[in-house]
Amino acid sequence: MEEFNSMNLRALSELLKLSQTTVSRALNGFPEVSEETRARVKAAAELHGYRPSAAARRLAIGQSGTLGVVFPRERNMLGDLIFTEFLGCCVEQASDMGYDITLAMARGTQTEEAVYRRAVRSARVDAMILSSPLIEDPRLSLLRSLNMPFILHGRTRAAEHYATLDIDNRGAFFQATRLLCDLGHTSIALINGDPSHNYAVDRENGYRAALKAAGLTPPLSNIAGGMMVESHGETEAGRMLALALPERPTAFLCSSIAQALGVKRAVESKGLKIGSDISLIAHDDRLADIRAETFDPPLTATQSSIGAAGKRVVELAVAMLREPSTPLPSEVWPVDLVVRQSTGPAPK
Amino acid sequence: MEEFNSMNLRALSELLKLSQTTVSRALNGFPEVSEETRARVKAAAELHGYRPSAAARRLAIGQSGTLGVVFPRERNMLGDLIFTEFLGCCVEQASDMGYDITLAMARGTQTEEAVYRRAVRSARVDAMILSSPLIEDPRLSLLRSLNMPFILHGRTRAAEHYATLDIDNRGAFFQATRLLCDLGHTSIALINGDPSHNYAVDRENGYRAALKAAGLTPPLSNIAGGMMVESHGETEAGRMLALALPERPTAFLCSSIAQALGVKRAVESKGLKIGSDISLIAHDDRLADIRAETFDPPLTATQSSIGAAGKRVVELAVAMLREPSTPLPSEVWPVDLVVRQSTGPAPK
DNA sequence: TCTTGTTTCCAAAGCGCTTTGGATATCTCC
DNA sequence: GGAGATATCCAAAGCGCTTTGGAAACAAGA
Repeated sequence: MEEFNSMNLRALSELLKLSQTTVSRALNGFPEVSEETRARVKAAAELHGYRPSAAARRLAIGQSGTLGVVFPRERNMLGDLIFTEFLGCCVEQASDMGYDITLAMARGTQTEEAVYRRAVRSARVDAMILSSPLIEDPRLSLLRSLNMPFILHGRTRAAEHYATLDIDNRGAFFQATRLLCDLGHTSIALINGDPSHNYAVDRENGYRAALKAAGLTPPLSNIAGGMMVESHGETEAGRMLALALPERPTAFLCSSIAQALGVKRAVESKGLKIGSDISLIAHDDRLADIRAETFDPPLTATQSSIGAAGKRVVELAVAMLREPSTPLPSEVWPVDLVVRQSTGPAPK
Repeated sequence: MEEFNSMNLRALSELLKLSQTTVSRALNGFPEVSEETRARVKAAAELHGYRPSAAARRLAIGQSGTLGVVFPRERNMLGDLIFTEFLGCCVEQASDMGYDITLAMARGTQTEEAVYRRAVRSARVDAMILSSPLIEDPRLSLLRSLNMPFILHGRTRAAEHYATLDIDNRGAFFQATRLLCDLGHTSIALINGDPSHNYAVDRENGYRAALKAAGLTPPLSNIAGGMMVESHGETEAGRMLALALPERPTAFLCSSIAQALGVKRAVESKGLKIGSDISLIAHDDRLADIRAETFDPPLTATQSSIGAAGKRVVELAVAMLREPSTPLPSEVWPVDLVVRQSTGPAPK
């Protein structure tokens, strides 16, 4: 019951009649110790339930063994859901790699800065994970100036080099828009996410580029940026469907399945049918509870697992810490366009 | 740039020509140091940006200064949203109190147990925060047997004594049901949360008790347990509204506003009106994005801020750690029933 | 036998903080 | 002026781990 308290390195080494050095090295896989001794040490450690004290290890090694994840400042409905999935997978991967995840709250820039400073100064975290950056996110230069390693899930306009993992939002929405153009749609609406975030800008750029390539120019009324929620999709789609014919969209491109649900509602309330009258594509973050496959009709989607990204971000962060000399990682994942039944040729 | 590394207690004390002891005591508010010295020390600490090393402090003091929050095993849509609010407020409060929050992943009992053991053995967290317990939650006795202090947001059937903060779910739903009875409703439906969780059981008990007090017995068809999502509310309400008259409900009681949204949809799709034809009450967790006040019509609700609960849980956890000898805290918050326009007398 | 190298292990010095057990100076009261 | 109380400060011993700089034992080549 109490043994885990008293069973420290010294006690274990005395028990084994070895020095603390040897025991430590045996457990941490150093080559200077014979395999025989190592096995003996490991067996004893297991037997007595020895677990090194995290605090002592941290003090000695100068690293905290924890990653900080910045809790997003604005939180809204299903946008939250995506973050939760991301966070959950970060925690899972971190746990597998022997790291802890602590949350840094971000409310307002001043307090946010104070949080970072505190974390850095007292060495509470070894690296930070940021997600969903703004177009020009001040947090990057702040962390840089504080000498805090960080990795960004997403990208910004910043010229400086930083560690990042992002999906190819532009390419995804380019592909999706091109598909709709190829199907003969000439009025394609974009229901986007928050336009102050970079991913939304990238998506819009991809959308515009594909339209331009097809010789089309989207009317302003066909682009709506806002929250990743059903109601936003519903009101915006409702508004657009009330437009006169040349501008009235025959296809919708959504930044999330939640928005697509709203679009579907608006479409059906007009007596129209998704897949024939109206084509619909959404970005699919592969959340367990909102699936493109079980959408009615099954939803054509650009898909990329946000959970996989969370895991990878942790992997990269840990790799950065272990090999500080290697260049900062920078990955951009391609996004699959999966065609299902929610898209079809433009109605005549 | 680098100063935060070198500015440790010793450097600061040399700078001030004081001993480390005095500096430490001055900063930590011990009475043995004169106010004059304390002011001087604090000023210097501020000036040089001194922040004590968390690792060193943890090692010396034997506490990690972090609380673990157990990430719930099952995660679904808006249930998640509630947890996120809870978590966010935990982080906020913990930050204010100088504590960190780390997340413990909970997937399956075995791995969960391993997570706890690891956390306990290596003293990574000082206490755990559990939320949304099952009716008989095995985690309690597990943490107890590991000697890990914990506090539960919610309650279970367990006889043992443990630290807990809960809202009066039973009382809330008793009140709400009684109001509906007083308004003359005789068929009142309950759209509940996940029945394996204790809060759902408490709510159902309150509902049943109020019905019984009014001389009513709910037909089985009028009770539905499930997820805290709109679609669940919609399908269950739709099913119930299709029943024959004596059983067909004239009032609905929901466990979340999200469910109420679904009920509203089902009600309106039958051409009925909330507030006159059908009365509706929901539990309101006071989330920023889903508000009872802006519901259409404004929603009569049993309300209790889940965020406030998160903050308080952290306060209690810290208090437990600071005063281990005081009896375990156990708070049950009353829940307000706020009457708005979604309830009215039963139609004749 | 002496050197050199290899393997295996160890003593001891930190890491930066808290805390114990005094030491020194200052006040108070007879 | 001395005894006792009080206020103020300090030296040093940990906390439990990692890591440096050898040492001891043994084998092999000169």
